[in-house]
Amino acid sequence: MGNHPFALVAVPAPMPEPLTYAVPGGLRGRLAVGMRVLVPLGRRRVTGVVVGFERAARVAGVKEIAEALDDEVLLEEKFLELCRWAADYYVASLGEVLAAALPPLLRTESRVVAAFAREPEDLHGEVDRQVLEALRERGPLAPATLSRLFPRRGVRAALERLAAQGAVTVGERLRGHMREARRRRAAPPAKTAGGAPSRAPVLTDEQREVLRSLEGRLRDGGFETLLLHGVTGSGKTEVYLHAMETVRAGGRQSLILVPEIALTPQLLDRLEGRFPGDVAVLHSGLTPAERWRHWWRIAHGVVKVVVGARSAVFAPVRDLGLIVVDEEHDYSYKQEEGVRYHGRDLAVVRGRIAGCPVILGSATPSLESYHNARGGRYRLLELTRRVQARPMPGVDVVDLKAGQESAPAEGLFSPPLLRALRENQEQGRQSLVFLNRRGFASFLQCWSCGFVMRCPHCSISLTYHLGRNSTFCHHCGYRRRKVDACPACGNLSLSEVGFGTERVEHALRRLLPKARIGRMDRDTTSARGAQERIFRAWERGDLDVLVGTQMVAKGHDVGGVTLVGVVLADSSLNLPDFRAAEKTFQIISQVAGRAGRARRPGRVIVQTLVPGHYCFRHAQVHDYPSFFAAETEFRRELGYPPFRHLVHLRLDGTDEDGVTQRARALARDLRREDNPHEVEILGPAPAPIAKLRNRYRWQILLKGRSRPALGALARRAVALVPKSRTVRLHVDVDPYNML
DNA sequence: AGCACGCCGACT
DNA sequence: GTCGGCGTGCTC
Repeated sequence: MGNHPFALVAVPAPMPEPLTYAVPGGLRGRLAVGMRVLVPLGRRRVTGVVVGFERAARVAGVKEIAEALDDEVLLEEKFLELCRWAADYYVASLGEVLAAALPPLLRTESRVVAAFAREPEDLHGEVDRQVLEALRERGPLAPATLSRLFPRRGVRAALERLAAQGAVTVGERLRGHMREARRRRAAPPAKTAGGAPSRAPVLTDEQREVLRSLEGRLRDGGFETLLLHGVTGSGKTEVYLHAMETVRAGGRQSLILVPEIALTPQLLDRLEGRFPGDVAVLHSGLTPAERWRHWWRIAHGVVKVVVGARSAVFAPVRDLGLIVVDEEHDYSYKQEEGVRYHGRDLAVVRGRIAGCPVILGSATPSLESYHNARGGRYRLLELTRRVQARPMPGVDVVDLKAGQESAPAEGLFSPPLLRALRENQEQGRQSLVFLNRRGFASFLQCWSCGFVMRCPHCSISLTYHLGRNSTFCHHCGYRRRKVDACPACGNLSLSEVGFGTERVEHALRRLLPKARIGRMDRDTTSARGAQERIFRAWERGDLDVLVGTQMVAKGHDVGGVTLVGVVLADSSLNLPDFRAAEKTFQIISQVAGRAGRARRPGRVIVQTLVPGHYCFRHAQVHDYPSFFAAETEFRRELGYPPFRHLVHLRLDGTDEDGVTQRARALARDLRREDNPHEVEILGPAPAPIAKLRNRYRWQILLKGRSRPALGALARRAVALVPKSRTVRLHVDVDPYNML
């Protein structure tokens, strides 16, 4: 195949199809699908990936491949198959998927810069002199940079004059710091610390049973999706580790995906302990060089275990024997920018392509996965009891409605929760207090005129943060210092409405003056290493109470925790989202799962205004199947997933009228399309967040039973919206966040 | 995405 | 009157 005169190359640009390049004579027979090449694109050169060959070019004016960047196949055919599948399913181009899958490998390798060449014969004026001086002193610079350096001085004309007499050159220049040749020869890193593997704990009967039923599949391979439904504390991780050991014994590699937030030192320690020197970690914090090192080790089979968040589903594992998706229900598996893929769903596809089993694990499976298990597409494995016969925590639901209880202390803590927090502290045990919102007050409102402080860039109210004496937009980051007078009427009557974790922390300091209280949310963990610091303090028992958002609900196992308080479960239940009940059930179950993981039994107190809601009834008795049944009923009636599928189309742009008109025209045009499979076209309507970062947003929702029909209609939408930067269309297949 | 080209408001 | 802002279109 490598002998054809033309190659199809996927390039890092949102082009619908790969581009055709001529294969120079010297490369004939040395090039194969899955190798990287350096190719000219416009006035630049970029890294592309060979994805096919052709006997004849179908377009005129093809250019030649400049250089081969690999001498063996980097991306095997099965990898490209996964990417093609993703491109098709998520309505994107192969180049876009590759850009999302391999950030450091597929990139722009040159840019246009101006550079000093030689002394000029004469200088036309002061600007010419300054530009030349800058280029001589600071080295080659992009024309745009020079314009910023000397605003309104006529840099463009100066460069033209200087170039005409040969004093400067304007042209492409390779990125200096990351020459491909160097990167290709990057030495394989030394193995990480080896040592004897740590011993596995004794398995429970249930764990043994699950592993026994998996054994044949793990040993002999073959695609199958297994849904491991195990209550919190039932030892799912231990099942993964054993399964991975079996796979390693067979000489193959395992890939384990975890939610971003769960990439904690705790899990990594455990993996490294069991597979010393054999673990590669892929996460967003790696530098390009580090990432490349890990890639190299993975692609060459040096490591047997790969762990990472969402994008690790694209790790270049060659000989896949097992894929594990831990906490498969977690929303952080959904990529919300660029190609909006779902890591768990791609993991299943990857397993099918690789011919290996895929284990999806969760205490609260997504409705989609459990539905698939019920329908026989996945095999259901269950762990119904906690390890060491620990009891499940008792869950009390407290009705916050007026008259049900005496007034909550500080407006936040009902008497039962406050009593429990005090008792727990007196007994020297740890309490976790969970609330889904950060900040001190949800918004500031004028008591005289009703004015609400809002973000000037988004259609969102500003959240008040006491510690920073400012109000913030939680969507774009806009900050405004706290003002005392109402900006509208001037009265000193701004009041703090609603509450978040910061207020909870303050209230607790007053209510439990002797307790050592910590807080873990995006505000307290933004500094590097801060999250680990808080977590370690918590783990050591240096904190009596930890207040936090979702962050505290996942992945941390601390034995001393015996009480979990959910301050207001309604904050997730009332989101404008058909998954609100599912999300609430999940978060309550997960956060409850933090309690009583050691000897002491745990207790959970959930505060809500709607205690009768079915998600509390079932969460209270840890009954996932009943929750599933109730939620399924609701989804079926309203025609939501898993019974029908969704594609979310969002248009956004700076010109409100332009976006509105484009959205209306698109909906109208889509309704004129052939629609034999009865895809419903809902909208257009302004998005729930109608403006974000100064861009106005409208949306159309496609709903239907036939995925191919939905995909086809979404592709029509892409074709119908003119390529423009003023109004952009984003396609989200299987959306999670439709705000 | 990055770059070039081309048409309108703020300054030499 | 230019300069450069940014909207538009193209890249094998």
